[in-house]
Amino acid sequence: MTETAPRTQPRRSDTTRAAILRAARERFAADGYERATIRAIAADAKIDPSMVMRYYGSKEGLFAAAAEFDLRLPDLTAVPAGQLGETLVRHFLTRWEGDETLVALLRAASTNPGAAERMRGIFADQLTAAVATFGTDPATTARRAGLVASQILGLAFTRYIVRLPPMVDLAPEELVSWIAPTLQRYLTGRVEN
Amino acid sequence: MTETAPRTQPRRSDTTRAAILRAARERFAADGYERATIRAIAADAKIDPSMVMRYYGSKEGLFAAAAEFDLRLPDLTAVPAGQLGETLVRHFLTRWEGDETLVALLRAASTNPGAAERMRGIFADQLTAAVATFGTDPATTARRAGLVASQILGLAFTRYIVRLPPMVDLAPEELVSWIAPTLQRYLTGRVEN
DNA sequence: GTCTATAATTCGATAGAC
DNA sequence: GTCTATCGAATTATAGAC
Repeated sequence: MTETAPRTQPRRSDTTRAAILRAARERFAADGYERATIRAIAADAKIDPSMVMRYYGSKEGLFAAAAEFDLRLPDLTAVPAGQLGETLVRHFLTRWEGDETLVALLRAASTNPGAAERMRGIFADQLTAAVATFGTDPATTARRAGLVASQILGLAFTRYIVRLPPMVDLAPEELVSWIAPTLQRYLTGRVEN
Repeated sequence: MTETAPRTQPRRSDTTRAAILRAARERFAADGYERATIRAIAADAKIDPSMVMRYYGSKEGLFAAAAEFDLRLPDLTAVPAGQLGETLVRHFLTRWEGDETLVALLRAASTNPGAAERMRGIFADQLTAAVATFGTDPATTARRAGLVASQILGLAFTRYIVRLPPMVDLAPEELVSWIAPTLQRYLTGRVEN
């Protein structure tokens, strides 16, 4: 009975796996890596804790699967040179207002070395690659991407983790108009020194 | 034998308490709140774990004592208006390059509600108060302070927690020249919208 | 595939001798 | 003030029945 034909009905286990990942992302985002327990995640997903181990091997394995993240950066070569900063801030705000995976990653990166490593990879690879697409001096690409990451992650940290009142209260478009010029300068400004 | 005269010799307990706080700051900074155990802190301080409980009551109490933090912001009224951003970045960099308390607070704030509350207090009180000293519209003071905090904490997060290579490699004065204009605009730029 | 039962640690906190 | 001994709770992870 080894069925090789494509399957039309999803396996039960597929929906179970999806429910686990959903609950895991929620818990990791809300509580961080240590406080988010497999038991609590399983309870949220209405399944037995041992199923989590069966499907994902360990807590680390579960986190690795739940924290898969693609920034989905737009093609910056199609953006007018003067609107790069604005485009990026708006993209990030909409990207993570509706997806708590980045918040989960952000919280976990503070205490979990694996999560920090993944965060480094995401920004070093995806963001640096996007910055490299338009004509800046290759020697400064990594530095510019790092500076952009510092403001973008600082925005996320103060708005979603620490929840500084002024940063929580600002409307998305107000944040865009304040922060876009910062990114614009990091991306296209002249190198100092 | 209730001695009320001022004491010239410090109590033994004073040096013990200081050793505990030192070790606690190190562990909280390196591991975050959950992973830093009372047992490990006591071992670092070369004392018995029960002494930590005796002196600080609980792990929360120990953290509260270890994470006492003063930004020691300079008097901004004595700074030329055009050098506010530069002064602030340089101050923060030197302030926390030699004191791991802020890193401890930063890591703990991600998962510990009490630490997040303390971080809110520090930036809402100390930084907002400093921003209020020079003549900006009081209606925008909190917002400007929040934006400054977002870039300052983003710098700390990427440099000391996530350790993004480009942010780690930049020399302090290079960071100053890149980030100072950002803070300068948040502090003195016109309100958009 | 799903669950029960439990092993093996580890932690914060307490009681009490000295 | 300092230490030993330990409690009680919580965790990840495993073994195995159904």
